[in-house]
Amino acid sequence: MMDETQLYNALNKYFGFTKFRDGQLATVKALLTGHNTLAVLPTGGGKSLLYQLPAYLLPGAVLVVSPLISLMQDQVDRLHRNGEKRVLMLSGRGQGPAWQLQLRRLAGAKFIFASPELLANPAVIRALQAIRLSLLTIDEAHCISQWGPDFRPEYLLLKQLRQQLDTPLTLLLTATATPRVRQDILAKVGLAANEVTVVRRSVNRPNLFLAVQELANDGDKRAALLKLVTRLPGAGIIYFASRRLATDMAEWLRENSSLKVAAYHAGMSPADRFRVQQQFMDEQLQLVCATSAFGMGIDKANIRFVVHYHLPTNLEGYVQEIGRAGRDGKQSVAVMLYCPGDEQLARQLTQVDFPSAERFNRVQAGKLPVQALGENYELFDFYRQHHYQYAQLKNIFKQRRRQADWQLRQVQAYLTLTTCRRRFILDYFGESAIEQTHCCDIDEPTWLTAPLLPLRQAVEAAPRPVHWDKQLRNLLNLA
DNA sequence: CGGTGGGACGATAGCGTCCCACCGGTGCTCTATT
Repeated sequence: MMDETQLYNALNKYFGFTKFRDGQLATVKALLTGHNTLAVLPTGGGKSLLYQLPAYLLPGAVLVVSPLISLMQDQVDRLHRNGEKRVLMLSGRGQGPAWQLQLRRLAGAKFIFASPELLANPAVIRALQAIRLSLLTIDEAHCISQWGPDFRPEYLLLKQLRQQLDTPLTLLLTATATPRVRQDILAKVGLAANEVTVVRRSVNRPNLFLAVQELANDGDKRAALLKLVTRLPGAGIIYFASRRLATDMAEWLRENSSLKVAAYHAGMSPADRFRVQQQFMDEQLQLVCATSAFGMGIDKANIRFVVHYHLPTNLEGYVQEIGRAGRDGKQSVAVMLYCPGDEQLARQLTQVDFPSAERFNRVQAGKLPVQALGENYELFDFYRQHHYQYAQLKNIFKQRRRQADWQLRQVQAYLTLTTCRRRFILDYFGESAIEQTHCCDIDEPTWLTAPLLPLRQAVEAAPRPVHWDKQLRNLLNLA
């Protein structure tokens, strides 16, 4: 085992840093002494170093499992920029002969990136069995617990994969996980609690002010949103639970303010999505009206506020979404807008995934086609292919329904709190309360009128709205 | 799942009832042919 001095030397040699950030040293030490590790560390805390430094100090390759191609691409680019050439990204875009070539190149790779879906491919598994693997890293590990059972079932095969790869040393990375989710991640990877070292830092973001505004109806909610985004300075994200509304509201905000606004959701072309993300990063856009598709991998330091126009379906997701504000450590705000009836949409979204027992029985009896199980019948097919019986399946779906229901009730409880919101969230994540200033609207109800943040108008020289038609008419000398 | 909006129909003038279609988020894959 190397001592700390050697670790600092390695840190300097491979990354040019002289200090570890909070949680990094503990994680790397645990791994290098052969302990499987679950690292729950805030985003922006330098998570890639947690597998990259061990990769350089261990003999074999590191396999990184990632939920999004864009995240993998990002990591690959960074490694390349750092001068590392032994990087291989296995992705479905390789075709025919290129595939075989990629698999043959595995032996020369230090860093291998792949999606869970690809890692379910027998040819890929065989190729991985043939090389020396020193570390299995699962990035955004909460996806195993949440996306896996919901719509990406191949996540549930990672447990099997780990066995097939002869149980390599394993690193699980995530930014937010409740005690329940942490337990579930381990169970789904097939690790017992005593086989894992947990390195965990608080999810609390002291510079993030928490607020809820209850409005009587949708018109009032729009007005409240407009007031918020024209007052709060800097860049912001507004989350919606529907693509159509995200698009419509982006247009409405453009018409009713001088702000630069764009929509973002998974129904847009990859090119448009990329462009919006880039423009937001480059300060060419002030607001993004987005669905939950926007966020993972967005590493913009100076987002000043996150507004939820609709309820999130659970607080895990909420904390991740608001955690995108204030990465630079400066005062930022998270506001949830609510009007009666809003919980309907959230409830519907969670329930489509998990058909009721009654519906299930009708499908089983052949009275309804498999497709009647919803958009999600692919999930159903997956379970069937993996020899699950109807009874087991019904049970899995029933449990997930109950869990989703409970999670939404916690969101509703958060909305209607009369006690500190931060305390509620920290309690949800299994942490104890923290006393701090600029905490939430319960302690500081005047936050918007006695502003917590400088007003947008005071910060930005208000750009005049451009009326192209008028300018054009002037130019052409038309009346 | 469960709510909403529109069209058809019926019975007898201004409208009630029923039914059906539609909607609502997150992403991977290498499927085939022109």
